[in-house]
Amino acid sequence: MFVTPLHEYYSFMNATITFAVCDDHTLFRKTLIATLLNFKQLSLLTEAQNGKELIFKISTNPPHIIIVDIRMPGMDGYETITYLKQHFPDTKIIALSGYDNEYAINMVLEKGADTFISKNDEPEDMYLAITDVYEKGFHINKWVREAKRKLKHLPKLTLKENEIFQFLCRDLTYGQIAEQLNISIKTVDRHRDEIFRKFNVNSRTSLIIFSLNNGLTGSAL
Amino acid sequence: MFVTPLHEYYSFMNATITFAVCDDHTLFRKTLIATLLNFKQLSLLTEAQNGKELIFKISTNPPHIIIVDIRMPGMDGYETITYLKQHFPDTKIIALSGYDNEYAINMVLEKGADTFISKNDEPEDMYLAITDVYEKGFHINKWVREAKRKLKHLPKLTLKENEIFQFLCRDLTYGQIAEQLNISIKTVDRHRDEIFRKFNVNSRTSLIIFSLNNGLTGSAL
DNA sequence: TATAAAATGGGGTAAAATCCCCATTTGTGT
DNA sequence: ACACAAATGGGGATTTTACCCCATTTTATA
Repeated sequence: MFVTPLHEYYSFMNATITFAVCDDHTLFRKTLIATLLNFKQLSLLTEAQNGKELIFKISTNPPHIIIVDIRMPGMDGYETITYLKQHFPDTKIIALSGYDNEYAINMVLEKGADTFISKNDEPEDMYLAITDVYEKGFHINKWVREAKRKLKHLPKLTLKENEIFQFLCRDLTYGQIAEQLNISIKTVDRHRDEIFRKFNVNSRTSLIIFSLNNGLTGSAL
Repeated sequence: MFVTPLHEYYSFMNATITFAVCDDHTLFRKTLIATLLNFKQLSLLTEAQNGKELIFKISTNPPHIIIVDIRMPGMDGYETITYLKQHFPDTKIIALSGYDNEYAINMVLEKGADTFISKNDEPEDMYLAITDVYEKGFHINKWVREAKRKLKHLPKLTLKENEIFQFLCRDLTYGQIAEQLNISIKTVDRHRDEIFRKFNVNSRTSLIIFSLNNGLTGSAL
């Protein structure tokens, strides 16, 4: 009688997991990679400074896992993850950020990240996320659990509100925003009112502070 | 005739350099430390998440070198460096930040940092800064050179302007700022006018964006 | 197709911000 | 005593923001 050898059932246990790291901070990226490579199971395929560079480098040979920072100049994490999920549905994505609040985490999960790791986590947490996502296809940690729990209480911006929110975080008057979007100032004002209500702020100043401190815009303004 | 052995002249070459790392992002801090410890000459004395924790930990036994991140919750890099220079004048300080612009770099150098390393630099750059600062007492790199070159062209805020600038970056009306400082709204407005001129902005919105993007406030607002 | 949610925008008001003008006082250094 | 920067603040104007009211049209979706 023929018995399938154990190592075929559990082949992933000894398999090499290939990964890529996308983060603009070289010092962080290189030290993270060096640490991860101490785990013999892991193999670095690519590193990149932003989304554009990453997509170009992995196009012909995507890795199993991609670690993507949210805040990057040029193409930020939100855009990058959206693109990756559409063009490389089999590649697992670990979103990484120093902004570990429910807003940012929910946003990346919505864009298609398979899990989230904070820059406040331990290196072992990152390793666990990698192996977990590779072996099981998902990884639930405190961040993901908390974000999902709070999801129903979180304000949800409509499409137009989100568009105007981005403009509100830049240096434009309502008149200029209205001009850009070819709508009335009154409409901009009406949406602004709703955005203020949802984020519980009462001045543009505090909206911008809130946005920048919570990583709601992946790139600098 | 007695000849002093070379190793006494160059004793620092084999000496152990003790260092501390102060950065709130655990993942970055630990991977950086792991990388630095690969340089056998270096020895970790302490790690901390913010200025307060650092000062407490090194009080009885300061290291040769302290690497301090600018942006930290609680006691930020600016405050920490100011304190360290006053209480541990012999300890060399390497300021570290993701904000590698002339404003932030000049600010930390003014507070007393002995050199500056960007999170966009290579790990080797950090190693070079450490050995340089230890052996020569200073370290000139492209950041420090550029910052000094641009120094004369940079706007310089007066004491009061700087105080009001901090308030402008928070969620307060001019009336509230005036109340806090026990001065007239008109005075606040007058200083604001000068601050706008110096930083070349024309709205509070762009002032806040400018400040947050350039790391001019070491802690979140 | 009924219904709800989203997007549009007009009217009006009060507060806040922006930008000038100007003068006086206070402090620092020569 | 003099010069000069820094800090103070009044007067006055326009623009922008903030916050209500209201109604219509468009879009999604059950």
